[in-house]
Amino acid sequence: MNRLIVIVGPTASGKSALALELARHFGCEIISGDSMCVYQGMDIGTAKPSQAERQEIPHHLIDIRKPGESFSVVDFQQLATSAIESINERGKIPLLVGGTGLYVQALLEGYQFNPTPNTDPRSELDINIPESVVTSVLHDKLNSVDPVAAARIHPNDRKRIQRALEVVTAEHRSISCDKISPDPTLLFDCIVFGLSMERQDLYRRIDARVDRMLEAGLVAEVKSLMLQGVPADSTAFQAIGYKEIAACLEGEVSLEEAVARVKQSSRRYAKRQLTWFRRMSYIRWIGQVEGPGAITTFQMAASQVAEKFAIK
RNA sequence: GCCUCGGUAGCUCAGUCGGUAGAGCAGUGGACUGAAAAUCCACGUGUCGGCAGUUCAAUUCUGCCCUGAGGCA
Repeated sequence: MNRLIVIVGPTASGKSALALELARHFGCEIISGDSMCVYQGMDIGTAKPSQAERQEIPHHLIDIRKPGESFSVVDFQQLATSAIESINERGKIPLLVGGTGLYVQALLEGYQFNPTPNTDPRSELDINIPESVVTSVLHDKLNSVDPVAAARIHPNDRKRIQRALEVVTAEHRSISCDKISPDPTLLFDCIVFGLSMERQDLYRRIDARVDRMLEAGLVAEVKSLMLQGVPADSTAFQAIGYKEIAACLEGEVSLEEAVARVKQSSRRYAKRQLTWFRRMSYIRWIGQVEGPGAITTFQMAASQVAEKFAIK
């Protein structure tokens, strides 16, 4: 089985810094498990590792898409899997660092995705249906063709309803759902760390980091994406820090308001990430301990890695 | 010093013609199988500024006090 070290945690919890230290120490190559770091030209707002850091330690799955392009879990699964294999072949240990729960879990637990259907469920509906009831009509429709999925998906969750309908209409089978195994089998010989800290401290770090992003030129970065003609509805502009600043540049809100929204979105995102990671029972949670002589997160992680893989 | 308007949930406020109160935002918890930094769900007890009076009953009416904003001197 291929070896793998994994670091997860909420945004601004210090994943990248820990990853770099571990990579230096154990000679790892880093694989990004982050849905937004794949996009070129989005450096500041996604807090990508610097050029110098990427020069020093090889990083994978960063800057592999143009901002207007699409990217998905399945792309990630394939690319990350092959990166893990090739790094192991070279005798090094890959280090996956990421905050995108779906990506990490799908990779580690080997989610089986259905083939991509190409239908738009909405196109099969009567065009005269008012927008306000489309979601419930779609849910009713799903209920008639796949009651199990319909029962599991909330009637308001349009995105998931559409996805389930796509799968069922294209394949005549229910969207896969063999999940929630309390103790899933992992596809790698891996050790998974989760970074934790007091919520207050985390929120303070988030706010401070957003301020630093502004100083580093986030507004100019967003402006440049807009000038490149990246569509407002593209995945790139779903990113926190980008959609809010874009709204400011469009004159919809003040910069002050936009910055406040970026901070708030980041805090909520961090909370959702924590909810996701909490259910991954195989995560070993580590956090900074205060006080003199306290061991650092790096020391904690490094000793566990050394033990796990019998290396130094 | 006098006058006016305020003081109710972390914040902004609503409300109770007297029967101990509720919205938005914030926050918290949860879900998650091809956009996931997305999408969706659930959760509201707080000396109703303080003390006293009237009353069966006061956050609501009355008086005094504290406090904020504005106005007049």
